[in-house]
Amino acid sequence: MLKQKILEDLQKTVQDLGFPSIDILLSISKNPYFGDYNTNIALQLAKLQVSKDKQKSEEIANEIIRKLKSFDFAQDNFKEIKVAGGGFINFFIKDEILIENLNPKNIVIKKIHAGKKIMVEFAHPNTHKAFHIGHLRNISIGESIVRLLEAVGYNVIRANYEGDVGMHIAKALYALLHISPFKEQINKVKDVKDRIDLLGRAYAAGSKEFEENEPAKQLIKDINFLVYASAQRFQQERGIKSSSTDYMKFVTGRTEEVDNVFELWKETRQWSLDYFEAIYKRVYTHYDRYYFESECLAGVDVAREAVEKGILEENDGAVIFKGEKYGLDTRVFINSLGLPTYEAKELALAPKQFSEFGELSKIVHVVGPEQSSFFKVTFKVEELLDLKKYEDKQYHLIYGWVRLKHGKMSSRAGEVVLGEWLLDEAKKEIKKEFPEMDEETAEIVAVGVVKYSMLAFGTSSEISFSFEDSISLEGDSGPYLQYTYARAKSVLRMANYNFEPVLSLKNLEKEEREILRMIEYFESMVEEAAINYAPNIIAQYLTDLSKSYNLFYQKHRILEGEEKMEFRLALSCAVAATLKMGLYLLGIKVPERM
RNA sequence: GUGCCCGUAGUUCAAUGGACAGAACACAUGGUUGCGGUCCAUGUGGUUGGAGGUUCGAUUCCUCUCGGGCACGCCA
Repeated sequence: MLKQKILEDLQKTVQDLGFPSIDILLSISKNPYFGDYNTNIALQLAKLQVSKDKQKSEEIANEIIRKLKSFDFAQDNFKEIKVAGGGFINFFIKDEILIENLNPKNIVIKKIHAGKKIMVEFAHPNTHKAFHIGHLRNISIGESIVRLLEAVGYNVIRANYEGDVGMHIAKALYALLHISPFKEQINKVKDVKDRIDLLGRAYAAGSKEFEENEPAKQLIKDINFLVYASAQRFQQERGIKSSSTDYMKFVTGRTEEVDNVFELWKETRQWSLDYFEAIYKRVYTHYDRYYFESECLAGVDVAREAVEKGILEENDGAVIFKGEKYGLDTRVFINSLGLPTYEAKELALAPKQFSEFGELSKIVHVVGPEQSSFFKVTFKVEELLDLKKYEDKQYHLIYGWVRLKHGKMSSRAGEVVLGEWLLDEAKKEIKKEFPEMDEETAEIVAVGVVKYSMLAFGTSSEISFSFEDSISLEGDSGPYLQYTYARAKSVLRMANYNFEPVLSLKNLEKEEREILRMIEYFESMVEEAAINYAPNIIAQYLTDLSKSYNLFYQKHRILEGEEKMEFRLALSCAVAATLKMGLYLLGIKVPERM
C-alpha cells in the first residue's frame, strides 16, 4: 500500500526541482518487467518544455529518480527505481516490504474521504409492476457502490425512490375493481407471492383494456385521478405537505368510488412494498430512506414558482422547460390537466433529499440510460432555481440493459424476465451442477452468480446474461472467486492455522511474489473503483488475484517444509481475507465450503 | 430532423493520451490423481467498423462516414 506515499514524494520532488505542477499519474504495472508501480510523469513534463525529443524526457526521469532516492522512503522500500521506455519511471518494491502486507492489520483501506456525506439512490421499482432483472442489476450496482464509498470513508445514505402513483397503477386497479376474476380474488390471496402474482396479471389485463376498450380507457383515466387524490389524502394523513391541487375536479365519472380506490390503492401498494422488501433482503440490501412519488406531488407548486421566476413557461396549457438555449430537450413538468409529471415530482424530491441528512457532497442516481435527457433537464432546472445548492451535486450513473443470452425473454409476467426468476433459476442450475451442496451455500452461490454477472462489466454497458458462463467455475465468474476462497480456507483449516503471519522469508518464488504484488494493489483498486463508481474494477482485480493464487497453488505445495509452510499459510490467509473483503464490496458473500 | 451512448480476437468483455491493445470462454497441445474434484501452463487468434486530422505517442481527443441502441411538450 505504498501508492499514496510514492505520490507524495513524487509531488515533492517535482516541486523541489522546479518543474511546473501537474497531475501525477502513478499506475500499477501489468507486467512485473516494468516494476510494481510506474509513472509517465517525465514524459508529461517533457511535453511542457520547449524541447520535445526523447532524450529530454529520459533526462528529466533521471533527475527525478536521483532526487527521489535521497529520501528515506525510497531507500527503505525500493530495491530499484529506474527509467525505461524513453522516460517511464519504474518502481521495484523490496520483497520484505511486500511481505509485510501479509499482516492482517495491514490489509485495510484508508478512509481518505472520511467526513463526507453522499446519497446513493438506487433500485426504484414501481409498485403494482414487475420487479425485473434490470432492477436486479440496478441493485447490484447500487449496493456495491454504497459499500465501496463506505470503504473509503464516506458516510453513505441509501435511498430508494419508488413510483406509487400514475397510470400503471390505475390500470392495475381498474382490473381489480371491474374485471373478473381479479375482483373476486382480492380478498382471497394472503401470500405475498400470490398477491404480487395477482397484481401482475391485473396490470396486464388493465393495460390491454386501456388499449382496446374506449370506455375502459376513460374509466382508467378517472381512476388515475382518484389514485392521485388517494396519494394526497394518504400523505396528508401522515402530515406531509402535498400539492394544493384538487384532483377530484378532474374526475368525469362517478366520484363516490374515491374511498374504494383509496383503500385498494393503500392495500395493494403495501403488497408490492412487502414483496420488494423480501427481494432486498435476499440480495443483502437495505435502505435508510424510501422516497415515494406520492410524497412529491407538491412538485406542481415548485414548478409554478419556477414559472414565476421565468425558468419554466406555460405552453398549450402545460408547464414546460424550453431546453433549446442550453442545448437540452424541451420537457413537460405539468401536463395540461394540471398533473405533475415525473419532472415536477423531481423538483419536490431534490429539496427533501438535500435537507433531510445535512450537507451532502453528492447524490448519485443509479438509473437507466433512457432517463438521460430527463436528468439533464431536471438538474439544469434545479440549478437555475438554486445554483449554490445544486451545482455539481447530482450525478446520473447510467446502468445498461440486461438481456438473456439465449433469449427466451418470457416469464410468468409475460413481457419481462423477473428478478426472482433469475435468482431461482441460477440456484436450480447450481444444485444440478453441485448435487452435494447444502441449501444455504447454494443460495450464497446463486446470488453470487447473478451479482457477479451484473457487476463484472462497465456499469453503462449492456449485458447479456448467460447461465452457462456465469455458473462456470472456470474463468470470469462469481463461483470461481468463491471457490478459490473456499479452497484457501480449506488449506488453512487443515493446518489449524493460527493467523500469525511470518514476516520474513528469503527467496520468494515468482508465483509468490505475484500474489504479494496483487495484495499490494488492493487498496488503490478500491479507491479507484469508489471514485469512478466502477465495481467492475474490483471484479476484474479479484479474478486476477484468484488466478495468481490458483497458479501458485498448482505449482507449489503449501503444507510442506517448516519455514515455507508458515509463509505460504500466511499468504493463503491474506488471499482469503482479500477475496472476502473484495467480494463484500461487490455485495457477494463467501461460503466457507462449497 | 436533433441530441446522447455504443462498435475492439470466433464469442463475452477490459484498457484515466503512453511501453508489445489485455483477460475469460471456445479451439490445439501439454502438466497435475494432490492441500480441493470443475485446477494449471503454453499456443493459435486483431488493419480497435471505415476515411481523414491533432500529438513525440490515439482504442481513447476532433471532423466526416457506415452500422446498432436510446431519448427528444402532455408516461414513469
